[in-house]
Amino acid sequence: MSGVPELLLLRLLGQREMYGYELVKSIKLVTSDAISLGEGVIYPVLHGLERHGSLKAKRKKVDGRTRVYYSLTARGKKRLERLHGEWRRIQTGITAALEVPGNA
Amino acid sequence: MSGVPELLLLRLLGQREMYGYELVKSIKLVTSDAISLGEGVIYPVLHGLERHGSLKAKRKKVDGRTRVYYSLTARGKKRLERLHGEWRRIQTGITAALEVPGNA
DNA sequence: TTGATATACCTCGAGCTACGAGGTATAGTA
DNA sequence: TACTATACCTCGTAGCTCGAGGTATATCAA
Repeated sequence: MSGVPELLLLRLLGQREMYGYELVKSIKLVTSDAISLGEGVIYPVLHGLERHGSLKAKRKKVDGRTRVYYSLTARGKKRLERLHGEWRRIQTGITAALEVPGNA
Repeated sequence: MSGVPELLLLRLLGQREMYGYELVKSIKLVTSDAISLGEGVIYPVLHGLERHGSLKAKRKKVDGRTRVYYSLTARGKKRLERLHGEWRRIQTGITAALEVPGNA
């Protein structure tokens, strides 16, 4: 049913490369605080996606701190499209169920 | 993040009382096959909601088979509203994240 | 200098959901 | 007789999610 964190990460990284800590803040921002995923969620998912070949990582040194920038691979793009479609399907289904006659 | 099965069950039972097996078929129907929850999901959730006081059960004998009809309690109505609101929040957040400029 | 806050990475373990597989029993139909 | 549909149920696993905790550097205030 889930896989929302993965979808959001792939989506954001489909726009531009970003690093983990940035993604954590970004998700809160774009969703207007509706969705808040901690580092304990983000990093493992990021690593999984990289292992799976959906992301590629690149280490950069900035101001003495190391950042790991991620970007989408071709495989990641495909995965994003698949998950996006799946989300639309589920979302449509639930909306339909929620909007049947019944009460308000 | 989830709780979708619970939401759907509460929603359907908010319209009229139904029994487990019927709910399984109903969910596939209302969501146009987008969401298909097996009995292994439905029954445990139903039992949990009853234990929690959100549903009340009533056994009926029909054609020699026993059906357990469930209906919403006041507590269940409140829970439905809460979950419904939560779903809207999440759904809005994800939609926003998915529709930022970026690519198509 | 010390301490707090922000940045930036990470892992572990527990909790919960969700699911398929399997089990029982009756009724109807081929 | 056997298969399908109805109707209930439970169990174990697998997966996701999450909070808590751990390391390290930079910055700013007390």
